[in-house]
Amino acid sequence: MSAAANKINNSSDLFSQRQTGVLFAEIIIPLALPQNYTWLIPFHLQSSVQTGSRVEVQLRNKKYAGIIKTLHTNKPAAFEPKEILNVLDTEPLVYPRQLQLWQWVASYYMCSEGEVMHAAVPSNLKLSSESILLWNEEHGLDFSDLNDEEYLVAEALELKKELRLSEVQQILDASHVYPVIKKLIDKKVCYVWEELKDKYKPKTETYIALNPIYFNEDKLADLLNNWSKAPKQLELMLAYLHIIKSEGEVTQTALLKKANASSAQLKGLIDKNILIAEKKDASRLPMLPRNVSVEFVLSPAQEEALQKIEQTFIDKQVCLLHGITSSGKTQLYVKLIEQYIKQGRQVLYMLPEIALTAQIIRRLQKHFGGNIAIYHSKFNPNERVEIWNKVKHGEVKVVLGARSALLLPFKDPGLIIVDEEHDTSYKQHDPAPRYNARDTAIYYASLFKAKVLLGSATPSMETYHNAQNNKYGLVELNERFGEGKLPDIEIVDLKTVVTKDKSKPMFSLQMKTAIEASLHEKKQVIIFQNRRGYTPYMICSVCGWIPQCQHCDVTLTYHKSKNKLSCHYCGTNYPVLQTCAACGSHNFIQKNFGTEKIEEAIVEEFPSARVARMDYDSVKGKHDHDNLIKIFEQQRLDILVGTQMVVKGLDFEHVNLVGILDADALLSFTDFRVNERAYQLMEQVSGRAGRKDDKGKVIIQVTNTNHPVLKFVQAHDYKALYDFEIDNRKLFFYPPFSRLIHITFRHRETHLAEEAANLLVQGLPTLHKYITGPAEPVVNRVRNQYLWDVLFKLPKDAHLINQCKMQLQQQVVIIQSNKRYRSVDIIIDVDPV
DNA sequence: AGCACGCCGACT
DNA sequence: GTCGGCGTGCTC
Repeated sequence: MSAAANKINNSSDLFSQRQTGVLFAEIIIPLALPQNYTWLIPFHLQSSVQTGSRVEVQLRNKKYAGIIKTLHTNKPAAFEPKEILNVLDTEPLVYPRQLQLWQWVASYYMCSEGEVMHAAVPSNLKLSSESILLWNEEHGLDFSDLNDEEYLVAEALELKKELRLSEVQQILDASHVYPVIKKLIDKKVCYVWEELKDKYKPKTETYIALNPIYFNEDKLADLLNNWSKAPKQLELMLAYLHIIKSEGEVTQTALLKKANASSAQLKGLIDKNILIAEKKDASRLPMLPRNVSVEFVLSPAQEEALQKIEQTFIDKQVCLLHGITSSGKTQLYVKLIEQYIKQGRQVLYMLPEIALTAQIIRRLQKHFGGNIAIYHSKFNPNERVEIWNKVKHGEVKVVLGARSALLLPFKDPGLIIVDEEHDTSYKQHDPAPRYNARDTAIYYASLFKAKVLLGSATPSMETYHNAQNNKYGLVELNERFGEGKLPDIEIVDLKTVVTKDKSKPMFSLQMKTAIEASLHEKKQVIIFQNRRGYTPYMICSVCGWIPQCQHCDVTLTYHKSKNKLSCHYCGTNYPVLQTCAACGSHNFIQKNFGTEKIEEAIVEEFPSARVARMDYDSVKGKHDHDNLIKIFEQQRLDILVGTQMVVKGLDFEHVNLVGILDADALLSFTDFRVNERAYQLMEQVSGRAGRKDDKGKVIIQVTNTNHPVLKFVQAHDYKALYDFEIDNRKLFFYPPFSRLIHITFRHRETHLAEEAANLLVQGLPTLHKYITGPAEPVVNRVRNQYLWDVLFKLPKDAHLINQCKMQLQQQVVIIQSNKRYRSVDIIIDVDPV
């Protein structure tokens, strides 16, 4: 939509109203307000307002930069709108499509549009006001009625005429600033002024240019040949000429560095008017040439997949690319992105985690140079504003980013790639908007008639379901790129392994032999165990009592390094128990094993191997994870023991063995989500084994050897898993697939939060109530004892619940409660769009 | 988000 | 008696 059309939606009507001076705006304020509020546009600002522009408004006694959602002429009946104070933008900050997206996200994920705005707009563009105290000249110099503290502030005010809040805090040592200010206002010593501040500061850089009179070559040669002055200045001149030739422009920093000179020496030349210094706005984003070069050749399998995707996009909006690990999905993406750039459209490439963007960007910059930018929430605010503007103006063609990149003001996106679409990090949990970026991307794309490519080696069930039912296209890529083959998967029956104390064995003979073989070949090994800590649970040998968390009813895990019992659900630590709380005996047995214990056992069993552990406990620091991966990549480690964390990050070249020590912990017959997750984990971990010349091997140790999911993993057969799950769900009258949204009720009293949640559930149509078994322990208690007895028998109540009911035509899937946070979450199952 | 209001326990 | 904690409600 053009700016002009955007400005006046209903032109003749609005135009005449502008003449008579009655124009209103519905404005989005970046707060969690119950709805958008309406302000009056005063006559003198009417020619400059546009939907999507920021305006300065006052709410209560603070000023905010809000965004105009709509302009209209309907005077609100219930209240007298205030006037907007100012228009902050000459061109809109977002396009109407973004406003449409915000509205959808707000209604779909039950939050305010302001909260969506808050998540979308870089903080530097949101500006909120700072209070400034102004000296009241009429008060005079009589301070006799003031106490000591008030006197101090009043004196400073009289002197400086105005004070910032932060300055007052310095005068009064922070703790009780507000009461003093309030008194001063009451006594009419000062009054308060709110000032909106624009926090975005363009970065300036000094550029050096040659005085135009030396553009003539003779004159320049003359100047240089007859150089009798300082040799350093000559060096500077030569450096200048060198840089201008190779780069086209010269910054002061680059010049000084090249000539190894000081700014004083440069100033000499500037004073002589040979060189000219000039300050210009500079971009914080590194400038790269903006050409596109995609020269590699796809394998026949990739080529076929690419063509299938293109065909799918002819009549379908969304396509799932189900490609096994190392099948070269990224290369396909690159080819597709190239096509869309050539059409002049933008592309968004989403990854589930910020850490992954840094690894992929290098590969993409090779092909797309300055057309591509990274964006995620950890960027500093000024950089975010710059990318925001470049995306808005279409200067940036490709954005690589985490979920927040979806909220950028794209002008004309043609393609959104959601890589690793099954990854649950796409779902934002806290704070609002609790959106799933994958699902939101599908809606967003529909606004632009853009295409969505979902890529994964282990798709989520709901995406696969949509592909099976022809809602999405499905393209499969079953070949590893190059010479690589999928690893063989061997399943070892743990029942055949005998141990002295009848506890679960850690390593079977097969596992030990394979590890030795890998070490011998100088290859690397990954050992996977989905349990951190030392001992997953302690049990009293006399009465069978198991220590549990006071808050969560969850079994406590023993951590040897901390020498603490720890709850993995809420994180509380407890001292190690010596005495059984039930029978008073002192004999505890340690059951099972976690990563900590495995690491210890490996050091003992393979003393020559270099071992490290990667789990939540060992990689606490910001860069620990990256460092560990780097060390492992460089083969400075032989064996890596880890939890599911080892699936993240890029490929390891030299791993040829993956061991899954206790697959039983992953498998279930009744809980669908668990099986889906188990398949994903095992498939992804397996994918780490083997590369080009080396097929690689996976050993899965398990007691429950006839669990169907194991067979599917062994055959790398995702379709079989899907069919199995579909049948399973029919058996339990569970809806085939769900997309989840999250509502949290919090209250000091847990039961009140639960009641609120229950009332909401009750408001939903009976046919759509489905409650299933999630993994969280407390849920089982809630589900079994509370839910069925109480939930559906509560007395009806409340217009609030009805309001929610109107908003939701959705289905309840899980109710979980958590004592520690005294909250109840309802996760609601919806089928969007 | 802020900020005012009101309720309840702790204390000069 | 009041000070200050927190829960609740309201903002165009």
